[in-house]
Amino acid sequence: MNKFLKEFKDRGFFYQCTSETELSDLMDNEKIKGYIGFDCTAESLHVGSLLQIMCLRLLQKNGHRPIVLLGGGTTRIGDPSGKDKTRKILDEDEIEKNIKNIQNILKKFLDNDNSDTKPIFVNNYTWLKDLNYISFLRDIGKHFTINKMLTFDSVKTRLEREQSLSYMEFNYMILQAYDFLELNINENCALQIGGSDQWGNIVNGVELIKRYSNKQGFGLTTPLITLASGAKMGKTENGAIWLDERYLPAYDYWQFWRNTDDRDVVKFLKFFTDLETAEIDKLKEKDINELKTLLANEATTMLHGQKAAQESEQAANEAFSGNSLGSNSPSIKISREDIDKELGIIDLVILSKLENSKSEIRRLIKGNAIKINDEIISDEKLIINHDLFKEDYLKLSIGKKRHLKIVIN
RNA sequence: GGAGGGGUUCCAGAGCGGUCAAAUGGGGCGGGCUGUAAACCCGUUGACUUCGGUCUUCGAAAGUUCGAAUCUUUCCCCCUCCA
Repeated sequence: MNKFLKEFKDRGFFYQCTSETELSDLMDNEKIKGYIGFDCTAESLHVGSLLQIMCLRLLQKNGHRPIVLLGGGTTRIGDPSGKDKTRKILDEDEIEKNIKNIQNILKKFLDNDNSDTKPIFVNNYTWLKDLNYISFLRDIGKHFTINKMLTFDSVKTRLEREQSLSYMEFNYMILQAYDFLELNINENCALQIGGSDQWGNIVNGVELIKRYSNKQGFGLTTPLITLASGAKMGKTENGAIWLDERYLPAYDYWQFWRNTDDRDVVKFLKFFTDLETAEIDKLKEKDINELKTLLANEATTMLHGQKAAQESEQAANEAFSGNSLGSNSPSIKISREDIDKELGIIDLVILSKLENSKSEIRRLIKGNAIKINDEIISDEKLIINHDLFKEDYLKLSIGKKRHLKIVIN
C-alpha cells in the first residue's frame, strides 16, 4: 500500500475511499495534489477542523501538495449537511475577514517553504462568482439527476423530517462537486479529502470529473471523531477550542489537551501529533498523565510553538502543585487605587473576569470553591487588602482548575 | 387557500388564574473520592441584595383580573392534515 495511505490508516484517519487501489497506485507513481475545503462561517477554526488539517500535513510529509480551498463562495450558500435548519448567511465582509483569519491559522500548521509541497490557497468565490446560470446548467447541471440528489443524506434527512430545504442549499452539493472539477482541471488536483459527512459531496465531485472530463478523481474521508464521553470534539460549554490565540490563549489550549479523557489519549496522539505510530504504541505503557502532558506539549507546540508549550506546562505545574505561581501563569493587573478603596472579594472576581455574575460568585463562595493564596474564602464580604499580596501578587483560584495571578499595577 | 396543534428558563420537556423564578431529565458549575481522568455520591444552576427581600423572565404587543406562563385580542414564527 502507498506510504501515505498506510500512515493515513495507521493513524486512524481512514473512513472511506472511492477507489483505494487506484489511488494507492497513483500516489506511488507520482506526487499529487489533494484538497480539503474549509467552511468560512466562523471567524477562526477550532479543534473540530484539526483532523482535516492533520491530513494536509500528512500529504506534505509524503511529498504531495495540499490545496486549501477556502469556501468563500459556498459559505455564501450554506452546506445543508448535518444541519437541521438553514443557517444564517454571512455578509461579504465577514466572509472575507474569516478567510484571511483561517488562512493564517492554516499556515501555522503547514510547511510554507518547500516549493514542491507548499500549500496552494484558493477561494472558490473566484470561479463561482462569475458563473453564468444558463451555461452552468447546460454544462454541469446536465450531469446531475434530481433522482440521485434526493438520495443523499444531507437532502434526505431534511425531507424526511419535513424541514424545509431551500433551492439555494440544495445546490450546495453541485457547487462543491464543481469545485473539485475546477481544481482538477486547473490545478490537476486528483484528490479530495473530507470528513465522513462530506462523502456524498465528494462522490459527486468524483463523478462529475468522470462525466465531464472522463478522468478519475479520488475521494477520501476521515471518521467523525467522537469523544469517549460521547460529546463532539472541539466544543465545550465554555466555548469552542479555537486555534487562534486571540480567542483561546495557548495555556488554555494546552489545558484542553491535558484534560483529555483517558480513553482518548492514545487515539489523539495518533491523530494530533507527529509522533510515529510505532513510537506511540510503545508509549502506551507509560503513565497516563505523562502521556497527556506529552499530548498537550506536542499539540501546543505544533500550533503555538515550543516556547508557548513549555510555558504552559510550567504554568500548569505551578498552578496545580499548590505552590506559588510563576511568571508563566495567567495573570491580570489591578490598580493600587482599586485596593485602596476597599475592594471586596466579589468585585475582585468580577475584575478578574473569571466570573461575571455576582450571584454565581456568592454561590461559589458558599460551596468553598473560591480560594485566595490557597485558603478557602468563606466570607463573601472579605475586603482585599495589601497583606494578601505576598511577594507582589495574590493567587486567586476558582475551583480546582482555574488559577489566576493578580498583580498590583 | 381550508382545518387543527404548538412557541416555557442552556437543551429536552411539565405547568394551564394565586402555593411558579417555574416539576423532571440532560448539560454546566461547585464540593467529595481521585490522577487536572472516568464512574459514583452530594450541592447548585435568572439578576441584584444591607440575606429581610427587590427586580426582570414563559414568541411580540395590547387587554381582562386584586393577581396571568396560565384567560381574551391582534401580530410574528414553527408543525400536522386537507386542497
